[in-house]
Amino acid sequence: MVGIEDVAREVGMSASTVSRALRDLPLVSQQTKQVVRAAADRLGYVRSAAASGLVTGRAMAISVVVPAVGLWFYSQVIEGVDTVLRQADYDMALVNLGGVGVERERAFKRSLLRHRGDAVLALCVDFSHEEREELRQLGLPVIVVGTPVRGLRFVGIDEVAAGYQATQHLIDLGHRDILHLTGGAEEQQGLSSRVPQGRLTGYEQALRDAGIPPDPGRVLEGRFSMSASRDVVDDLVESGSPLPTAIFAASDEMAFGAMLSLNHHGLSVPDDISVIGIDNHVMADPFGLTTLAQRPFDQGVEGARILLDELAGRPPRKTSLVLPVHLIDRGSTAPVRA
Amino acid sequence: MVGIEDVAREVGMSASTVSRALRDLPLVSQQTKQVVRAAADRLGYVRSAAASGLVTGRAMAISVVVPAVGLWFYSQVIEGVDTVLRQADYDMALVNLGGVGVERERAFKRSLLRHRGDAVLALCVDFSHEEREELRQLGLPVIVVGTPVRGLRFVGIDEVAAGYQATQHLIDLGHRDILHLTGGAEEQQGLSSRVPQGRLTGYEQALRDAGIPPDPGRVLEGRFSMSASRDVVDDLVESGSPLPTAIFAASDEMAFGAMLSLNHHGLSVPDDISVIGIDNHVMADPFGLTTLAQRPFDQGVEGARILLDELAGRPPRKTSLVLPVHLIDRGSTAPVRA
DNA sequence: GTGAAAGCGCTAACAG
DNA sequence: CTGTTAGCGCTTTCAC
Repeated sequence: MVGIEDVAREVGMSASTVSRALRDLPLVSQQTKQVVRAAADRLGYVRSAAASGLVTGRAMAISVVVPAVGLWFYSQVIEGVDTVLRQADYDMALVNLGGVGVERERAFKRSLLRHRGDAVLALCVDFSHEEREELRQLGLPVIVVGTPVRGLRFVGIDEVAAGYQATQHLIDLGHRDILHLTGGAEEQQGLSSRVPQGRLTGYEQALRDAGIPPDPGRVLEGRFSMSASRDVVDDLVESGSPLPTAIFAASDEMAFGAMLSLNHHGLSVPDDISVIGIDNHVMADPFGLTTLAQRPFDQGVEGARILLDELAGRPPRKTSLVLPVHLIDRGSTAPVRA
Repeated sequence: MVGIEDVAREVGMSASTVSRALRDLPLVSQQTKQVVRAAADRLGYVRSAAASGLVTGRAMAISVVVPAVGLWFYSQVIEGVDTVLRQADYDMALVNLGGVGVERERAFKRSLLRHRGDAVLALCVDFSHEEREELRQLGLPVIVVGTPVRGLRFVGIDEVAAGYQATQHLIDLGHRDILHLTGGAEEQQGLSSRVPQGRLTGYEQALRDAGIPPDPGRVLEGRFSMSASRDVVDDLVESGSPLPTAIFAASDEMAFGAMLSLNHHGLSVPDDISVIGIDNHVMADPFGLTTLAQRPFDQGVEGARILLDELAGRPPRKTSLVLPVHLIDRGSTAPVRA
């Protein structure tokens, strides 16, 4: 292992100077910096994160806590976070929560409390009271991306407004019998249930504002999953009961499931039934799905920026950041048939 | 911050004893261990990764290098890796490569060379000669998951055999005009091109073995993307030229794109055209796609185990690990029509 | 079984 | 502008 002393010896200077030169601090002559950097490169010197972290008290990394990396939304946020971190030369410690229970607890303590990161960016995680308290004690800046969490700042969209707008789009097209595919059972995975709840609330409000009494029977659980959604729509269609003229899915993946089911049963989208989702998933385009687009990548970018700003000593942002959504019409919705 | 000294003071013992007790080393009485642990919990003590890492020389973390987290395959591998790491109480440093060029270089140096992890698990990354050399110098155990890389151990499937088997399945059903959707242009992203190449090779061999001369015109680039695949199949269908009776897509996502295109043009799968993919993507089930299933989760598990074994001082595995694939028939392939 | 002392590789405060 | 001196929080000899 080549340490800072080796570099210092190579250039005939002290370790402090090398340290300063390598970090591009002022108070060091340009020439020295060049010489030092050249020597460091030549010797293949790399600063030990442990050693510098120990003395500075900064890990130069951010802990990103995810319920599961496999979901599209999360991976997008991570990409956004990564972009910002890379620019700032920060690393990323990924903490996969993996459900509730003992495992979750261990995962939580693992990286977070071990000071693997100087700040925490949590994705749609609903921290328990205890966890929140531990975080507070650690004094790490925390931000939640994707869902409001009581007592913590967040970056995300206005879920209620999104649900409202999507539903309103269908109402504007003349639909009055609108099925809603919701999430549900999120708490069981330690996820926040406020996302599906918000979208559902928006859906109901839009209906009421249009003079349409919400029908609980028109709300089905798609569990944020494509297969589950396909299954519930399958059941509905096969039951022979009257079908809605439109479906508002709380996520694109659920909308895909619905579309597959409808197609499979020979029903045309949007001629027979209109479908709208929320997200603008990569596959929304090939599916031709009309959706209320949000940008998880940007949410990750903003969340990371807020954290880094705070770490850089700039005045911390106290409020949450609500990002806009916009409708992308890809033709899966149409005026209701006469 | 509560340090080891605080715990020591609390129990009236030395820091050394506390350190030993907390790590469950022998040479410490059971009673002491219990007392120490209780005190540590009470005070909310957590070991500083930086400090212990500095002295032991181990980061107690693994660096996972991915080209991009957003792809289904990668996220699955990461989940698998995470499971193993969690059990071993290791953390994960995620290194997103993000294309080629300067950015990639920086990302590479960032965590890897900074000793953020004690070993490196790389996903489908084709390291440059230089990078490989730097890794070697660092002396970190390295393993590649998902693709063979010259000079490094890997965990994955036999790509050629998989391509062969998928194609053979179609041949067995009587198909002779089989289109192949391949990847391509991976090098540009710093990805390995050996995955699509291997599958293509297997495809061609199967054809030849069946006495069917491979037709280069029957190989289209789907770029491992659903939309790109939909587009090329759209073009093919709309060109009016004779259609194949079957499609073998080198990934499920490409197969989805093909299915959407065919459906969109009123062609039935499998009545008009059979489709088979490789992966067993989460959406293969709702799509009803027949596929050659691989288990990226298991690949992650195995890769992580190999690394941890080596770190634990067990004899390192020198050879690559080739995992099996198996056919899952969901009805998207059928005998060719007379 | 347990404690005292030394030091991991680096940075920060203070001299010069 | 550069060097010297301490020490970050922990683990690890080496004593006892």
